[in-house]
Amino acid sequence: MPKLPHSFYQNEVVTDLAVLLLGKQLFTRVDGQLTGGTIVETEAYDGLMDKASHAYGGRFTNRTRVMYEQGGVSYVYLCYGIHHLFNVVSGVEGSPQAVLIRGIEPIVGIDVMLKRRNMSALKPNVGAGPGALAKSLGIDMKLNAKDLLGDEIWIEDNGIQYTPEQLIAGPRIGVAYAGDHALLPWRYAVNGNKYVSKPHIK
DNA sequence: GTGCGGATGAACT
DNA sequence: GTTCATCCGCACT
Repeated sequence: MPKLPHSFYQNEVVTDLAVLLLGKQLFTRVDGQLTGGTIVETEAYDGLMDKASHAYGGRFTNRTRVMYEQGGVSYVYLCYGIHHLFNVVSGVEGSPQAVLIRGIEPIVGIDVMLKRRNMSALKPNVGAGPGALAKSLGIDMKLNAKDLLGDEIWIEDNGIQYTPEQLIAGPRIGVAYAGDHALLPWRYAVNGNKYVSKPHIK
């Protein structure tokens, strides 16, 4: 099960990387429990240029610092005071790009994920939605700024390959404040997969 | 130090 | 479709 190399994350076209991450498999080992799933939905955030990005205009704070690192580390932050959201930092050092993981199809440790969610049966909302999947995988601030080739959180390429026809793109979610940039079609998903979050594209 | 609001989700009507 | 839980990061004083 090969972990993706650092070179994969240093792709400077963050929208390309967001597409390439679809079909890759995200794993965590938290409290000794292995959980993971196939990535089926992502969003690209293009650092300096992107009004929806936390690092828009070069904003550099304790929170956004990790976005400026070389691609291949995690960026986790708390949203709405409740939900942890997991991003993959990409690009070269000094270029604050990131891909938000919005949906996974559970594969490993499903019983652990259900326990973390207080659920008794596998339903789409175990993996659909950025806050939901983070909770299922045990992701919180302790997993911020981690090397994605470490043994706490990592991504593997297990050979899943989608054709362009299976993928769909649309505007990003929850970024209305970004004005004209809210319309950019930088949300990508596997068309028809039930672990893609709502609202559905098209 | 203070105040505002958000890359959401779940439970409602 | 609407409401609300819940709290830190950030901008500004």
